[in-house]
Amino acid sequence: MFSILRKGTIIETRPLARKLGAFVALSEAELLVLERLHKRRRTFVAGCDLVHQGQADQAAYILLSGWACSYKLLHDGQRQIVDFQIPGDFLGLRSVVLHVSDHSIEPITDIEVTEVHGSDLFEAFTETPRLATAVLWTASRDEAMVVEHLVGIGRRGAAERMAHFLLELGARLSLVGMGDEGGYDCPLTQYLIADAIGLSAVHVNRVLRQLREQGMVTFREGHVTFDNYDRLAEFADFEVSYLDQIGPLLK
Amino acid sequence: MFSILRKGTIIETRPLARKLGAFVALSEAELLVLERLHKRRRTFVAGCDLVHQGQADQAAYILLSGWACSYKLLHDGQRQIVDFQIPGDFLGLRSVVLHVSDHSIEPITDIEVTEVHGSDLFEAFTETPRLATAVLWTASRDEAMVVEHLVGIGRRGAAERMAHFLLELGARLSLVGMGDEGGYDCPLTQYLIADAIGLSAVHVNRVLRQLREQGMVTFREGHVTFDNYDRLAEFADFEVSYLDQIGPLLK
DNA sequence: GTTTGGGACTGATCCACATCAGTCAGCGTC
DNA sequence: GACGCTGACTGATGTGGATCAGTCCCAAAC
Repeated sequence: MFSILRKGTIIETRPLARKLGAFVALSEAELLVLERLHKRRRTFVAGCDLVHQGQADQAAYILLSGWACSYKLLHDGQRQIVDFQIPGDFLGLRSVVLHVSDHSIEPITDIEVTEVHGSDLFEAFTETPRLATAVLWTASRDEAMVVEHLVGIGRRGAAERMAHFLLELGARLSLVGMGDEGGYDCPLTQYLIADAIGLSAVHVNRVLRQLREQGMVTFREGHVTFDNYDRLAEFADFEVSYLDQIGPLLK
Repeated sequence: MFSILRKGTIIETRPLARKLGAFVALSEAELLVLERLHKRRRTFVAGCDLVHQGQADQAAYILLSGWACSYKLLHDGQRQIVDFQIPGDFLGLRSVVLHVSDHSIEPITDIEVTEVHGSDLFEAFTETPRLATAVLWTASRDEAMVVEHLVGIGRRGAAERMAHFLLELGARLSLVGMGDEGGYDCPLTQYLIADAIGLSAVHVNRVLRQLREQGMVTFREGHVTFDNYDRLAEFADFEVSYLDQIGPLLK
């Protein structure tokens, strides 16, 4: 269950613990509390929603494998994808804290999760307040991503937005060892990307072609290849600082 | 310092305590810890930034009076206002948790705040974990607003977006007693609104005229008047549930 | 072995909103 | 009383991206 890393530090192998550990150096006792949260392992199949908009007192989940997305539906049937989730991310944390879900969550691939009940989470905070700080950190990081997303949709053109989107996803995947500056595997369809960055699927296609023809990125057959990472990052005005928190910042 | 409300419940008079109290019923001891956070009272003049994008280890503030906004600048000089803050809101909470500010904060009017140091906040969490839960709740509520904002910019037309924006602001102000279904005072210029909802100032003007001519809202001389609240809410597809958490939900 | 369906991709057309280039009223200032 | 500034407001023109209406390819279904 645990693996020993350098200098005797005990680091839990689960992706969430790894992520939280980047912010607070969690003690063995705290890791045990965290471990106890991983109660029930469940799997969901692609396309079948875990959480529905408006649902009350839903459990949260920690994503172990696969991709998911959180989205909101408008009354006219349009949808806006708020964010994609990759392994190590919380699903529906906000739903638990606010006691009602303001969004839906759909698995994009088949996924594995562990279920976390709200009550267990709040109890864990009482036992180990530093865990609360760590979870607040995750929530803040998620918020920072949503804010960046907002800026993109509000102020960037379609191509810059796409470039930024692909870069951010790459940076997040790199943090969990699922990608690097060369590229990454990506199960998203052009329709999903369209719903995420506020374009039509048709235009997503055109923009992807444009970026490809300019030799910056290629997205083809489920794989993103950075043909010229630096030029792309320059083009997109991409700033990683809000993502790559490295090393425990709170002793 | 404290005021006694019905049934002997002690409710702190400060707006933050009132907001947090809506989520967790805070004990007297917890309120005292919260009170100790209000260390230094400061004032800032309109237009002079409190926090700059990129600044490290900034303090957070709790807004006591006046209006502020948090925004991000793009390299090409455009800006996107992420949110407006009204009394009772945190300023720069995310900056403290993430140890670096990903956005700037500007007072729109002269403002009064109290400064909160990150270390004090984290200490307070250790002393009273329920306070941590409460702060996580505030952060989640802010995130929900940003998400709603994202959906608006991504998927709603200019008029719906404007209508939704004015309604949300109204709902938030109502919660702190600064507005009702009839309207509210609002110190925002059309330029500020434009930067917030991702339009040009010119178009903001046109959309406001349109909404006025349709008898839904009037925004004139620093005052928003809801001429027909229900029709406006219907038009904007406005859903308050993510804002109006009423009564302590966590015992 | 034909059908069905989903995803990538394209050209033509349309329109919502941006941009440009102003006017006008109010207000502080020297 | 002229000057400058800021915010509200407007008409003309331009454009980025949506929408419509398809094609092509491939894999699964029957």
